[in-house]
Amino acid sequence: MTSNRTRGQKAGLTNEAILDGAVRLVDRDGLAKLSMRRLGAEVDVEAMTLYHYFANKDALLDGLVAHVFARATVSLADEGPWQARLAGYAHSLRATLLAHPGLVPLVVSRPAVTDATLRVMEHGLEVLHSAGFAPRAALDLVYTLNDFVIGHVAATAATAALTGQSGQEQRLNTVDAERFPLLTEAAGAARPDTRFDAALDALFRGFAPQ
Amino acid sequence: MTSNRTRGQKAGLTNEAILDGAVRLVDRDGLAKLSMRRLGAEVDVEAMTLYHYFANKDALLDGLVAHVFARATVSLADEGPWQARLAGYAHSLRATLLAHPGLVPLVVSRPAVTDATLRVMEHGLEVLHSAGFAPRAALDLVYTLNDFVIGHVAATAATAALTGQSGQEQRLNTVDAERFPLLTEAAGAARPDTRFDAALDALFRGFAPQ
DNA sequence: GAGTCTATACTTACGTCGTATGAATAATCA
DNA sequence: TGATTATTCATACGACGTAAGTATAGACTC
Repeated sequence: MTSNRTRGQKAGLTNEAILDGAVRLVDRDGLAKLSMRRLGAEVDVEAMTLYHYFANKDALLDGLVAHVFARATVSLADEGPWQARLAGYAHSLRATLLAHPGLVPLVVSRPAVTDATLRVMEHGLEVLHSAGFAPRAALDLVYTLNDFVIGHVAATAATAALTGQSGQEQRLNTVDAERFPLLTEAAGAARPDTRFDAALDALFRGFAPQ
Repeated sequence: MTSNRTRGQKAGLTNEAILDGAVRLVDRDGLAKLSMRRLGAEVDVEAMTLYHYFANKDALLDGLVAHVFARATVSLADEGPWQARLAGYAHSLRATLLAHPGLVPLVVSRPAVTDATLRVMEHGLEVLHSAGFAPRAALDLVYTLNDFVIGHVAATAATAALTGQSGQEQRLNTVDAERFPLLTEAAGAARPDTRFDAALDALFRGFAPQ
């Protein structure tokens, strides 16, 4: 099982390669199985070797969050109405996170204030500025949009992890129709796949200037 | 340090008492320090004794989430405009979660579909139903409201845990004004304590019928 | 009372974790 | 070449979750 590379010899290892391995491992086995030893095995190296690239496991996890965000880098479209541009950003953020549901608990518990996230926020503010938003309203919207996407993804990923299924709706189909009539009715009428967009639309409508 | 109670003797221990101890421990030392051994010490019992009350640590954590939600007198006011009633719910949910920031990572990664949460959702739907909302729009709003509060709290708790401070704004005050001019300007003009309410207002405006 | 049962609590032990420490080798540079 | 540095590995320690088994207190029978 162990590698037969000798000491000191380069494995061609990089931070990126390690983080890629971590993503693979988490996607396959879940966050709980992400140990230094297992990650070492994943990238064909002993556990302690990883400490040459990351100060400790926490730093590695921070790197992992940044790594995922960096991939997402997150396309704010260059033109179009501001609603569509922000919606595109929200969708790409959502897609990035849901592509690796196992990482969601990490992402939501670590404030990723990296250069990349700041750049995206600044870009979002530009979009809103040129659409006539006041600075404060613009920042409020950007924050709210982020918070909503984070919460939405967390809830989705959490229920998905538990049911092995994809929707939140599964749970609602089993509720007692007598005790929760409105819930039952609404669950029947709902199209959960459009809920994210409905929420975005409402948010934008509510935040629109004037 | 160890207790000198003898075997078999009752400690007057209950699930509730254990969960209370867990909340205390997490509030004091953080979620990472919540181990079965430490929790045992907190309630003056050996670690293995806890397994008489909870099947395993995961079950205990689930119980912990339910415990916190149960305390949360998350109640919707009985009268007033629907916006105010839902805002009250959002505020009480937020306050409950932020009262124990260490538990937030747990709460956001475990879907709490308990009887209590379903009841609150049903109640929210009633409020919206009598305000003229269609079933689907009502469910969309309830979900969106929950997701936003969760995300907001997660982001707040995460940054608070990292900085030891209370606001997200701390981070923004140190950004490079040349590279992020709008961010800097908006951070100066922002009143972060009103952001939550601003977001709620926008959400309600955007979701309002017609 | 004596004897039995069961809920409660503890002891010991195993495998896994993060990581401190230090040694070994390959790559690089003087 | 020889010295330095960058990488990798081996060993070890304390903390973790918990399986397995043991001991005691109180309650119930007769």
